[in-house]
Amino acid sequence: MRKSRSQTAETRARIVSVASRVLLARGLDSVGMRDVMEAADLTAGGFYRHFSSKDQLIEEAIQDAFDRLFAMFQQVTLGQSRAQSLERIVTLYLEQSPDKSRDTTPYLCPMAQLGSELANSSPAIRAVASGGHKRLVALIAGCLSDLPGQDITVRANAVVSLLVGAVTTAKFEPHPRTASLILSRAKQVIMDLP
Amino acid sequence: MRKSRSQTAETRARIVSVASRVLLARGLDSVGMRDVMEAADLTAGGFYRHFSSKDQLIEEAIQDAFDRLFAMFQQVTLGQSRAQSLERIVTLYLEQSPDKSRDTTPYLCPMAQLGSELANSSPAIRAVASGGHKRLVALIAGCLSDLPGQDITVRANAVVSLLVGAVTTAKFEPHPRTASLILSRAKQVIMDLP
DNA sequence: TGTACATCAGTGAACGCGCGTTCACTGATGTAC
DNA sequence: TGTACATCAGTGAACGCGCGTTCACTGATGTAC
Repeated sequence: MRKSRSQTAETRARIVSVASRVLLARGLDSVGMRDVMEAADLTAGGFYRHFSSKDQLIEEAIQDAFDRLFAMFQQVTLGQSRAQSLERIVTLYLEQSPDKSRDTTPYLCPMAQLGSELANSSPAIRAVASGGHKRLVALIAGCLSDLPGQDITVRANAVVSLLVGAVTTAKFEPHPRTASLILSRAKQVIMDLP
Repeated sequence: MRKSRSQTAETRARIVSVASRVLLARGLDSVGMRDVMEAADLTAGGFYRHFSSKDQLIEEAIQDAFDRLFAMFQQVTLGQSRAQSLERIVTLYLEQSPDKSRDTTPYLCPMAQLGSELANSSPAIRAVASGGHKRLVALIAGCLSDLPGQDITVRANAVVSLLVGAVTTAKFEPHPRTASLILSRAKQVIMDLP
């Protein structure tokens, strides 16, 4: 049953990629190793040939999700002005939505999807989340114009909080119309910021 | 062992109150029935004399947390102007912080503390969360001034998202200085909103 | 008001279940000569 | 280059554990006469 080096690497990457989608869409505690491995067309036992624990997988899955998120941002802002970039990033961020049945979800932000679960996780996981947060603040800051008396970092920080909070609250809202109002109002206020 | 009517009612209320603090501070999945009952000086089996399931307890615990949160807001805004009320509500909200060792936490917002876990919960739980969200938006809206061309509801919605997002992201941030910067920047932007 | 009985709040052991993880095993891949 | 052996990716059953929930039991409280 032994696989070649390249197949082994491909399998490992596939587990991380699948885990990233499933864990973000359904939550860290609700998803078991068997779920992840099955979704990657493997059986439970094989997991520990690649990772030392579930926590290590979560760590890499979250990093992977951030990387996919920022790749989307880069793709969508290529050759755009700062104002246009901000508008596209905000729109894309607010459109993230997990597909719980199939694993089709292209991108999800760990902060918005896992929010509260991150705070109760291991230091390594929190460090990855913190890194992603910092990266998003920096990306947003680069899109803001330099106004006198208006610190860019302060506004960038608030924009990220607003984005995370809007997606978080829209996610539990039972009424779809209300949920999408939360998102559109967040966008409206961000685009009107001084 | 049977208890009097009033003692029974007191026990039930104590379970909800204790559960509200423990569940919000440590997360819905991380806290077991034994944890809750032990914290209420009871043993596991007695739980089902008062509630039909863990989900029902969670539902009431979240409602209780919202009620405590709004009681704090009312207390702190008594006789204040709208602008002063907004400042106090925002400050109080951003200062919420779970005490994971003891159950001393006076108030915690379910949206910020449980965020992502709410989305994967039962419809009844999501309905309670949605009600709390609506209530907070209305409270904030009442503190905003009526500017031309600036819809109050839009701004109130964004303020709530900003508050929830700021507390959510500050919670997983490993570096305390960074965490408190996230909170103070959120406050700064809210108070400067048009 | 006093007595006899039914009720039921709370106990603590037990149940079944799914979890993360381990392990003996298989057989294709990698390595050494 | 061909052969013999060691390695190890992946399987699937099994492990121990803690979970939510159930249950027989106890004894004080509530009810009926």
